[in-house]
Formats: sequence, structure tokens, C-alpha cells
Amino acid sequence: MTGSEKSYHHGDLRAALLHAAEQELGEKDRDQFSLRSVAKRAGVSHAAPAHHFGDVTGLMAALATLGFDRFLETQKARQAQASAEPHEQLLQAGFGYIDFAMSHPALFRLMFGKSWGEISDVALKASADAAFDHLVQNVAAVTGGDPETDPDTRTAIASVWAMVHGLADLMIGGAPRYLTEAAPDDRDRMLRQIIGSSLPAPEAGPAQGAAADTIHD
Amino acid sequence: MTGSEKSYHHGDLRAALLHAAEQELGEKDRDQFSLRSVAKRAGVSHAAPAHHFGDVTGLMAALATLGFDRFLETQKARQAQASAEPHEQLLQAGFGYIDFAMSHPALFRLMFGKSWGEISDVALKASADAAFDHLVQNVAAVTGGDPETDPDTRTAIASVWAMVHGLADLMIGGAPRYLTEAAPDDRDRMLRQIIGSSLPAPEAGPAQGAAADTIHD
DNA sequence: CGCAAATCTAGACAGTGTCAAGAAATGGCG
DNA sequence: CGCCATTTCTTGACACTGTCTAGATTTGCG
Repeated sequence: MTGSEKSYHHGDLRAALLHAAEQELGEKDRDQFSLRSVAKRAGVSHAAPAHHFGDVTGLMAALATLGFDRFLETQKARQAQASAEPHEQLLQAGFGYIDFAMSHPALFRLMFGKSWGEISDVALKASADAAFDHLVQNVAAVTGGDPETDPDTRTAIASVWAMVHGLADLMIGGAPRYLTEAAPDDRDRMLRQIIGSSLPAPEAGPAQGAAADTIHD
Repeated sequence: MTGSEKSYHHGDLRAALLHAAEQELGEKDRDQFSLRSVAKRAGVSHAAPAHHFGDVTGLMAALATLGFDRFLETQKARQAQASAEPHEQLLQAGFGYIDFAMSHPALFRLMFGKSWGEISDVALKASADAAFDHLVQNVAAVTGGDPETDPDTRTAIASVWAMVHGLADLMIGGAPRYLTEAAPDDRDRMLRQIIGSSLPAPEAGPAQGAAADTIHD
């Protein structure tokens, strides 16, 4: 423990392996990534990860879990330093969504790479669901409807999610040159406009949005 | 040639390898996919693909090129059996976009997996650009603006593309249960509504669309 | 102290992509 | 037609991958 420079037992190898894997994922491509290389980076033998994560898919699942947690944090951090008005909150969550994707493209692709249905890891599913629920709540706060029953709210959830996710995924690939070539200010304005267009009802009038102040949560 | 059952020279191995690779990609996961397995499926030695595609990335590029071509065909096929009205044309292109993604999820992920900037293969870039230009033209036909100069058109392009791409990518993963759980009819209606919400101006009046008949094509 | 459990190492195995050398078929030129 | 350069494919080898098994080392608990 303490220093834990080089003892037979690492102390907290699981976290160290996750850290190494995250760096490895950030530097190299998805196919350059190897279990042995992260083990080497962590300074342990090639078979050490097996005991903590079992399979390589186990490490991926743990990595994706960690990713979803930070994903949610990024969105909340963006929202924290913004107006409490629901519409603005949802907008900032969307920016956080895109921020995370562009900051950690490989991790983002890993998180959304596998099909939702075939997730067996309970921790991963919990973290992913938490991130999803956050989006649902933010949309519901804007529409004012129940996500489970109100069809307009359900459509709005799918709409906003698709728009933000599509922007994130496309900007990772650098596809829409109309977005990537634009100056940062222009880009933010365009994103704002685009995300806003996917919202159910931006506002009927300028005074309408102030109604949220009475409740304000 | 002729029968070409089993001669030393295959005849058209390149096409056969692409076909085998496509099937392999459809059946197995991205990581199960291997150069040797497609060679075995095509009935040739494990080193045969190297001469036609050089690297494994070369095969991937060729496969993605083939994918983008079919991607474009799928959209055009959808549009062909629909009204010539620009708004409806764009909508059908979007449905084709999503159709293709759900029919060939692995290929779709392969096509959009790599960053746009680091594409060196000229054929791949050409096919991808062709697909992108098709979208641009369809959006421009709705807005009536120049894609290069009109900022509203540029924003509309990014908006529509992001929405449709986001829907496609999310539905591959089965993420938005509000969409995947819905009955097919409901889903189409929701998609129509969602895609429509990302459009600049749905329509000013019902008679407006008939103007396309005069020009047609 | 002693021993079971947990943690990590070392070695082996099948499978991967890539490279070099050579065999087999093709096509052009005399 | 005959011959040879070129293309196409095979074979074998190499380093590397993930996973399995056996064993070494450390920890923790009675």
C-alpha cells in the first residue's frame, strides 16, 4: 500500500487498469487497443486484467460504465452554470452531450457501439440508464408531460436525443463541414438553433418562459 | 473463366471477397470479422486478399465504398416511388437513410466509423461525397437557397443530417425504447414528425408543392 | 503461527494480420 | 506456335493478440 511502488500485489490494480485503458483508448485507434498493451502500461503481466475483468468485454463494459458516469457529469456541469429555466437546461445538457463526445471520441463510440439489448453487465446498464433518464427528465421539464404516457413528450424525447446524438456522432467524424469549418462562435449559434429546432415548443412568447420562476425547483 | 469452378486463378476474386466480407460483416460482430475468415469463405488462401486490397484497411475502404453506393441507391429508391415535391423527397431520403442503417448496421457503422479527414482512398471519398451531395441537393431543393452561401440552408443541411443520422445510429443500438417499442405504424409517424421538425419550413400552403410539377426532374 | 483465499506471473495454445518466397496461370511478343 | 514477363494465388513464417492452466507470491483471518 502506501507507496505501492512495486510489490507483487498492486493495491488497486482495477482502477489502474481502467486508467491505463482510458489513456490507451485516447491515444490509439480502436483496433490498436489491446489488453496486453494496457497491462504493459499498467506495469503488470498480460494476464493480470483477466482476474479483475474476466473477459476483454468485461474491461470494455467497465470502461463504458466509467464513460457514462463522466458523460452525465459533463452534462450536469454545463447545466450548473446556466439559467435554471428548463429550456436552457435542456440546451446545456445537449451541449454537454456533444462536448463529451468531442473530448472523448473513442470512449463515446465504445459507449454507443454495442446494441442496447445485449448489455448484460448490470453496472453498465445502470449507468447508461441514469444518463438516459437524465435526458428524459430534462425534456419532460420542458414539455411538462409525463414521459411514459404523453405521446408528445415521448416524441420530443426521441427527437431531441436523435438530434443531439447525431450532431455528436457526426462531429466526431468531422462529417458536416458546414459545422466543423465554421468558427467556434458560429458553430455554437448554429448548434443552438439546430437543437432548438428539435424542441417541441421553444416558447410561445417572451413572457411565457418566466413562468418557470414561480416553481423554479 | 466460364464456370470457373476451381481453377488456380479465381477470375473475379476481388468481387467475391467483397461479397464474402459483406456477408461475414452481416453475420458476425465487428471483432469476429477477420481477413482470414473472409478468405476462407471465398475459398482462397489467407493471403489472397492482400494482393487485391493490400491492407485490411484497404478491404474495409472498398467495403465502405460499396456501402456508400448502396446507401445512396436505397435513398433514391425510396424517393423514386414518392411525390416529386421537394419536402416529401427529402423526407423519403431520410427514411432511406434510416432503412439502410437498420438493414446493414455493421456496414453502416463501418462507413461512419472513421474520421472524415483521414480518408485517403479516393474511391471511398468519392462515394461518400456523392452520398453527402445528394443530401445537400435535397435540402437545398426545399429551402431554395444556395448551400454554399445561404446560411439558413447550411444550417438546415446540418440540422436534417444530424437528426436523420442520430435516429439511424440510435435505432441500430436500439437505444430509444420510445421508438423501438412503438408499433411500426406509430414509429413511421413519429419519424415523420421528428424529421419534419428538423426541416426549415414544412410548407406554407398545400398548393405550394404542386409547383414542382412544372419543372419535374 | 498457519493455512485458505486472493492476487499476480509465466508459459502455452489457437488465431490474427502481414511479409517473403515460390507455384500456377495469363497475356503479349517473337 | 513457343517463350517469357506479369499477374494471381499458395505456402510458410513471424510477431502479436486473447484466453486458459499451473504455479508463485502476498494477504487476511482464525
